[in-house]
Amino acid sequence: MSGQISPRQLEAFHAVVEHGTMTRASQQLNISQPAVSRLLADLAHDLGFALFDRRDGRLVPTQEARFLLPDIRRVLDLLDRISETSRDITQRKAGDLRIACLPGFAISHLPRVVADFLKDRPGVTVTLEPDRPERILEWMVGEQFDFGITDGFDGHPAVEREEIRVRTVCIFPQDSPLARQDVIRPRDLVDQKLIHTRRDSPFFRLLNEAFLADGQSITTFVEARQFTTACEFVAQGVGVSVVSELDAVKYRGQGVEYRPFRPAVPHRLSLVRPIHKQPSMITLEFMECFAESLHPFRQQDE
Amino acid sequence: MSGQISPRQLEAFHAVVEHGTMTRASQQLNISQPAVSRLLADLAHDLGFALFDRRDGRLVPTQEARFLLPDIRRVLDLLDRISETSRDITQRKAGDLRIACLPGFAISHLPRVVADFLKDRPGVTVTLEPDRPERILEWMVGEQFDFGITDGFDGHPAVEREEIRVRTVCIFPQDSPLARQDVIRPRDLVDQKLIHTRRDSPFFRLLNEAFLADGQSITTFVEARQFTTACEFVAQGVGVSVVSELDAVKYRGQGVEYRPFRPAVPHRLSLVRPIHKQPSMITLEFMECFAESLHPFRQQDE
DNA sequence: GCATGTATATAATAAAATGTTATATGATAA
DNA sequence: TTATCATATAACATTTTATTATATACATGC
Repeated sequence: MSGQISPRQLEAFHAVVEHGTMTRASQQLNISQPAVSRLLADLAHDLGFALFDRRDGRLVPTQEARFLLPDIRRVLDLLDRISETSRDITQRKAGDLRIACLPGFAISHLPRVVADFLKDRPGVTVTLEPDRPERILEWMVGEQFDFGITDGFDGHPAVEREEIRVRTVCIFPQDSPLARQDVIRPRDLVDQKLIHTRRDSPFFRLLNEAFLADGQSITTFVEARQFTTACEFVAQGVGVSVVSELDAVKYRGQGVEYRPFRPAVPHRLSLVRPIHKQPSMITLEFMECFAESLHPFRQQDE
Repeated sequence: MSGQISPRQLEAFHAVVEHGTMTRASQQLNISQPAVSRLLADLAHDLGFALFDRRDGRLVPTQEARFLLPDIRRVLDLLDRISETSRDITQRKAGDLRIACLPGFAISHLPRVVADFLKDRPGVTVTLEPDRPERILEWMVGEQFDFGITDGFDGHPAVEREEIRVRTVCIFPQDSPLARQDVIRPRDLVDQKLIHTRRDSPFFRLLNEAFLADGQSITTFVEARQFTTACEFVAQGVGVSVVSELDAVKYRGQGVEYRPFRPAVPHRLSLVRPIHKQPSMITLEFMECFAESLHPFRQQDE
């Protein structure tokens, strides 16, 4: 005997309530009838009152037993659920995934990848937090997120990163004469109004170098923090820009066309995560999945 | 190892989460440290993923583990609650008690008894359903209530009853000259306006016999179904009545006075319950408690 | 580097819980 | 009555959970 009620006893009790006889309950539990008999005897002894009345052959729970029944059902349900979700976790079907990313990603590439990822993982919940790179770094260091997507990242001892260089392209209004060229170089843009990222951003520095290498210099027309903003401007016919191909494809067909830009000025994305935090299996899997999704846009080294 | 996660493992897991180390968890669980170590190892194996990361000495649950934690807490809480309420039940402190009674009882004697009964039984819940005797009988036969209080009951094979004969008294307005007498007999009421129960009620028949025995006959003035209604009429100075002393005491001091009535016409109450339904301990205890509460009002056999 | 204290893991084994089979008891229906 | 069904009991095997004793890992201070 236990002295403490055991869930096994509750399980047996519940089965008998459901089936009306110990014999049938034992069949359902896949154990012998005496085993059920003992479990119930022990439970009744531990609880201190009778659990069943006989009633023309069937076992009917006493009022006291019925009083406990709802709680007992809840316990058994919960135990079932725990095994079930744990199985889902091992099959990477459940978990919680906290992602911090640049605002541009939250509205373009990422949602599609996340949606795809969630499709066959019904138990997984995702938090998506778009913010500036500085905040993303903070969150990684503070281990408040599992995974981050940022750019212009120099490294940090508490952060593990994988750098991915994404192709960039020159975008321009659909009807621009630039559409007649196969590739676009800085010198093709001298008469164009150029929309570019902030002058203190790493990407601007790279772009500037590319212009200098071609004997040109950038004349600022509009400064936009995000590539998506630049795309919007271009869609309005305001000017041209050099942006990640990721963003460009989203706007193609919305009044925007694009061509490769030479020399290559890759957008240096960083996939980051807290280095001291043991990554959950879901996190690892998502990171792989996300890196995979960027593959078609990767800058091939030349 | 179990192959199936056991609540014992969950308990150990929870204790370690709370205390940060296995050693302290083992102390809290009052078992040895190796026992905890194995429970956790088995649980991790059964679940299929790591439960903890080491982090400068402390054990910090992995993200997967944290994901399960809320459900685990709920299970353990529920198990606790089951043992707790079962303890309350054995100490007659919890349960559900369904009482059907005559409407008069629901507003006079019974509430006080129930309130007293509930005072030191915090977990007990009571349903009180007042209705006519016919319905009360139905409910007993249908086993929809645990306990009933009725009158004029002839017995029924599915109903167990205990008959209690309650003293009746003659009530009259405070300022009535009847107050000068020690006992009141039918002949004292010839000039009074008499309020009595329905002519087809068993109590009316008894009362009528008493009047006949005294050489009088009843002249109807007001017919009231319930004693309490009769009391209200008397309180308004409308007339006099013969009612259960139980009701009379409630109205004494509200403009009503009473004296013993002779010959004795007891009010024949029946405490009933479904004969086939195993009474819960709470029911038995309440029945005893209620019968006890009627003791001071019992008609002594003469 | 080494000793030291603390925390966890492992091994051998004991105790308790949970299962088995075989069989007795008790109630019900033919 | 007999046959049948459901449950209880007894003797015993297996599994789980605990124990003690001991080894290992790891950070800390010297």
